[in-house]
Amino acid sequence: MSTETAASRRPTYTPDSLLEVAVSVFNDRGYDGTSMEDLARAAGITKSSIYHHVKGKEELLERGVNRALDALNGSLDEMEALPDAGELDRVEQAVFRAVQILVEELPYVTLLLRVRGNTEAERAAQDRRREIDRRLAGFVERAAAAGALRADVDPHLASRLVFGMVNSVAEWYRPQRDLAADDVAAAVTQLVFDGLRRR
Amino acid sequence: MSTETAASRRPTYTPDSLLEVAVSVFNDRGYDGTSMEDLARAAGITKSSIYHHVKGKEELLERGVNRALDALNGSLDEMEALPDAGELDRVEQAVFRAVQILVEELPYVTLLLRVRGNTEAERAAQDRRREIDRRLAGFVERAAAAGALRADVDPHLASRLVFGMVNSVAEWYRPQRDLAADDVAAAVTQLVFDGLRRR
DNA sequence: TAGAGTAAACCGAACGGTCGGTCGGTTCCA
DNA sequence: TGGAACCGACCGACCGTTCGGTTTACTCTA
Repeated sequence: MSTETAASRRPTYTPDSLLEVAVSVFNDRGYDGTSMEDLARAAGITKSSIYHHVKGKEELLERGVNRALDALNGSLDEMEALPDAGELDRVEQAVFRAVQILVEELPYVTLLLRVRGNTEAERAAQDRRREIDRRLAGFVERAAAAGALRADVDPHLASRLVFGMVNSVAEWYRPQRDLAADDVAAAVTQLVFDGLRRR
Repeated sequence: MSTETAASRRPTYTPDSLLEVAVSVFNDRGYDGTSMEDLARAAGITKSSIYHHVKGKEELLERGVNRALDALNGSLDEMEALPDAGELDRVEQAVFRAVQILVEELPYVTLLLRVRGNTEAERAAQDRRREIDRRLAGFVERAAAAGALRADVDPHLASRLVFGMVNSVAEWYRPQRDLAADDVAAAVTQLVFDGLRRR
């Protein structure tokens, strides 16, 4: 809007377009396994040019994970605005939306899910992620308290397992090759609520 | 058995006991994020002493992931020896056993699940893992072909999701703090086959 | 419209530091 | 006394980052 000139013909980098390249390489080789030289090669510019756009390697990680965290938090806000009546509906919505966002923001969520706690930025991301997990677990617990879920599985454990399944989609999903996001989201939701067994 | 002397009083390292320390640090900081100095500090010996026990950093990774792969392959062999009649039983067994092994060999399986493809050893591990995933998917497909599973979810997708849930246990399970392995395995199996919904 | 001026985008070379790994020993115990 | 276990010093390579400078695209002015 401001930095890029009117003609969009020029293939120059903005912090955001560089981020896209960087996150892709991070997901390929792992953050620690990626050198600035790797990033430069993938972007088609030199190592030093990267520093014209961002402060350093860690800023790229921070921007990447925050994009995922913001998207996830946003959808949780919507979910909490839902009427208090349908506690089971809310969990179903949460599962479905979680898959949708994971697919929509696949590279960024993938990066987030793999963060270790080696630097301050990574620990901050882990903290924000834990808060999200806590809010999701809250939905499951409220549904359990309302008697909408089976009683023989601990809600906290169930929440971990369900969103573990959701997050595992990031390990294999490829936009072109695989089903549409909503089809995967539907399959996950069906499996989570009604199981694999034939009825 | 052979390398360690009779008196077990001496806290000297064998390749295996060193591996245990190394894998723990790998899981903490990530393989690429772990320096030999980190390993030395955690083991209480110097960097150079590590090379008395193993050839290098990559051998530690290789030994670690192979321990997990061998355990998983072993249980798959048992599973394939089961009678051809109970196709649904076989899948149920596979899920249950997968959780058991994941917990039994937690650090090694965790390491395996996080392997990227940066070196030859890592790519070899990924190949062996993919073969395991293929065998597991085969069980699910056979059960689906036998009409034991719901027909509205693709068996291949179902397999990915189910074992995605299984593997996600490695992200949070801590032996002391959490339920016994069999209890987690039972919860996963129940969720996978009968779902979260109250009946 | 030629040309001066400007700022973004980019580059090559080099920095101090850390990496995985090697080497020539010393210690310790059977 | 011999070998297993270990150590301190060191190596070349590579790491993330910095620096001084060049190129490029565009605007302003005479």
